[in-house]
Amino acid sequence: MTAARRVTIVDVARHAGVSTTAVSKVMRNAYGASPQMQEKVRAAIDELGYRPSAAARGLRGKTYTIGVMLPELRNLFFAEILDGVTEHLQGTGYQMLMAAGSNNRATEEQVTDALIDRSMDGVILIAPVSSRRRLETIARTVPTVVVGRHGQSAHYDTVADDDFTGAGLVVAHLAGLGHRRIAHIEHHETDPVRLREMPNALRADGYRHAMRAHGLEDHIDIASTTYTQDGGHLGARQLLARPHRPTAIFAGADIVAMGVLDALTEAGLSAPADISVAGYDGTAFAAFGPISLTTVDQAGHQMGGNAARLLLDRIADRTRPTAQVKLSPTLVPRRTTAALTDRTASR
Amino acid sequence: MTAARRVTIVDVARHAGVSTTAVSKVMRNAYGASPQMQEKVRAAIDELGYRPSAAARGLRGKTYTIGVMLPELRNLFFAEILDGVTEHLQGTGYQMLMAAGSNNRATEEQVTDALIDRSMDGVILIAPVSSRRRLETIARTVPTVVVGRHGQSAHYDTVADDDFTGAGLVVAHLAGLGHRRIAHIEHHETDPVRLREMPNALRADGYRHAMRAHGLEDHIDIASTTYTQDGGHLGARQLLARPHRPTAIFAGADIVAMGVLDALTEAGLSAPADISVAGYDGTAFAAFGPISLTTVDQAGHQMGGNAARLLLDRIADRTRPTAQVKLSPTLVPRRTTAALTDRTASR
DNA sequence: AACATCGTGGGTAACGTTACCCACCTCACT
DNA sequence: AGTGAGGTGGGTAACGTTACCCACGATGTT
Repeated sequence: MTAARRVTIVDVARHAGVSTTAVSKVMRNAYGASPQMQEKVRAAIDELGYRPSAAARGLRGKTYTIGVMLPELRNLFFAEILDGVTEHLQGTGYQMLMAAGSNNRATEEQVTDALIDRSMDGVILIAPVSSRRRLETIARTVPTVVVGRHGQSAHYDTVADDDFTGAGLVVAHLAGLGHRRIAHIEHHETDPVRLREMPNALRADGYRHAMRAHGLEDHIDIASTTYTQDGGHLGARQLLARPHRPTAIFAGADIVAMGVLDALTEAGLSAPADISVAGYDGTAFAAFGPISLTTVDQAGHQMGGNAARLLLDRIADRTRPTAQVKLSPTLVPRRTTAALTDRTASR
Repeated sequence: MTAARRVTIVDVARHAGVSTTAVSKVMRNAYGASPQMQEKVRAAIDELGYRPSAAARGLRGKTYTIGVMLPELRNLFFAEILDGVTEHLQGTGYQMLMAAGSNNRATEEQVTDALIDRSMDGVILIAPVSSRRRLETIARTVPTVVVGRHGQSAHYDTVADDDFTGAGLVVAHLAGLGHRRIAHIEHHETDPVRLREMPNALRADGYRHAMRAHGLEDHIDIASTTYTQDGGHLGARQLLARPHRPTAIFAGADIVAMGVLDALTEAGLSAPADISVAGYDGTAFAAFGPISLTTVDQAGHQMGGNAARLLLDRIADRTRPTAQVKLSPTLVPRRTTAALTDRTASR
C-alpha cells in the first residue's frame, strides 16, 4: 500500500559500483563509457528496473516530450493528423502527449500554457484559434509547428493544405455535374488576420473565386455558421428555407456535412436524390459505406508526418529559417453527389 | 530568435524584493504570507508573467497533471469519457494529458511507462489490455483508476458499465421485436483473466445468458473478431455467409456496428429492412440521423466524471480502500432495428 | 627520456521548486 | 519588566538528472 520509492540513478550507480555520471553516460549513449562499463551499468538498470525521471531531466535539458494541442476530440480528421505524428515519432525516443483546447481562445491559452509549464521540448498546435501575437509568443518560448493554419511567421513553421484550390475542386466537380445553385456553409470569421490565415476562410474564398470562374457568380450563396455538426445542421436548414433552394451544398468540413445530412434526413430529403452534398477533410467517416460522402482529401496523415519532422528539425536547430509546407488536396467523389436531374433542378 | 530565458521564482523574488520562499508561499496559497506581501508578490508575478515549472515542482512534490491512456483515437466513445474527466477536473488546477496506446500490450506498456516517467500525479487507464499483474504494478507506483474493465484490485479503483445486463437489454429488445436468429459479433478473447474482466467478454456472456433466458439457445451464433470497424465488417460477412442467415445482429460496440452497416451496404442489404442491427456504447455516431443506430448507452460522460473523482480522492489519500463503480446501461432504440416481418424471416 | 594524446572514469555545480525549520517582531497577559 | 504565543519572513537542503571539467593511466611520438 505504501508507495515504493522510485529507483533513481543513484541506486543504479551504487548497485553497479560506479558513479552516477557513468550511469548517465550509458543512459544517453554519451561518449566516454567503455563496453565493460556499459554492460555493467545496463545489467544494474535491468535488475532494478530503473527508468529516468523526465521531470529531473527536463530541469537540466530535454524531456523527450512533444505536446500536441488539438481543438476537439470528436473531429476525426484530427485523428489522421495525430496518426501521422505518432508514426513519425516512432523510434525517436520522443513521446507525444495531447491536450484538448475546445476551440476557444481562453481554454486554448490555458492548455498551451500548461504544455509549456510542463517543459515540452516542442509543441504542435492543430488549427489554433489564438491570436497571431499569441502564437508568436508561444513559438518564441518553445519550438512550435502550427498545423492547419496559413500565414508566415519568423518563429514557427506551418503545415497546411491548399484550401483555396481544394474548394475550387469541389465547385468544379459539382459544376461539371450540371449544378448551378451550389451553396456553401462556412465557419463564420471576422478577424482580419484570421480571414487571411484560417482554412475555413480560404475555403470560402476559393468557393467564391471558383463560382465566378465558372460563371456562377449570381448563384453564390453562403450560410455562415461554425465547423461543427450543429453548424452544418443549422446551415442546411437556413439554405433549405431560401426561396431558390440550392441543388448542391458544399460543406466546409466533413463534420459539417454530417450535420447537413442529418438535417436532410429530418426534412425527409436525401443525398444525392434531392440535393448533392460534398464535405472537406477526407475523414474515415466520409469513407464509411452507408454515408459515402464526396469530400476533399487533405492527407491528414502526411500533414502530421510533416509537422513532426519540422518540429524535430527545429528542436535540433532553433535558428534555421522557418518553413511553410503546403499540401495539395485531391477530390474524392463518392455517392452523395450526382448529376443534376430535371427533378432536382425544378424544385 | 534566441529563446528568451524562462522567468523563474528567483526573478520574481528579486523583482518583488522578497525571498523565494515567500513567492512560493503565495503561489501555493500557503500559510505565512501577509496580505501586503501577497499583493507585492502577485504584482511582480503579473509584471514578469511568471509561471512555475511543472518539472521542478514535480521533483519536490506534485505536478498537477493527470495522465490518461486511451486505446485509440477513432472510437468516439472514448471522447465521451474524456469529456467527463475534463469537466470534473475544471477548476481543480489539474491538467489532463492524453496518450494513445493503440490496443496492444507492448505499446500500452510503453505509453503507461512514459506517463509514469513524466511524474503524473495520477493516471486513468481506459479499457487497458495489459495483464492484471502489470496493472497492479502501475497502481503501486502511481494512483490509478481503470475505466471500462471489471475486476477488483487492492490497488486501483475501477469504473465500468454493467455489460452483462446491457447485452441482455439488446437481446430482450430484439426478441421483443420477434427476432429469433439473433447473432452476436464479439471481440475475441482467450486469456482467462480477461474473460472475467473485459467488457467484451461480459457482453458475450450476457448475450448467451439472455438468449437462453428467452428460450433461444439453439440460435446462439457468434462471430469472433475484434472491436474495430474492420472487425464488424468481417464479422458481418461471416454471418451473412451462414446457411441460416441471422435476422438481427448485435454488434458488441458501435464501431463494430459501423463495420456491419458497411458490409450490409456492400452486400446490397440495408437495416432494418433486411437485417436489424444494434450496437453498444451510445456514441454520438449512433445518434447521427442518417445512421440512427439502436444501441446501449453506457453513459461515458458519467464514467469519466466518476473516474476523475475517484482519482482525485486517491491522490489525496493513497490508503483508502479501493472502490468499484458500476453504472447501469440503458437501451436506446433507434431506426436500425425493427419488428421481424415475413420477408426478413423467410430468407 | 620527456612530452603529447587519447580513452576512461568521476566530482561538482547547477536546473527551479518546496518542506522544514528557525529567527524575529509585536502584542497581551501575568 | 518578564514571559509566552502567534504571526510573519527567510535560510537551507533536498528532489534526480546532466553539462562541464579535471584526473589518471596507457600508449605513441620526437
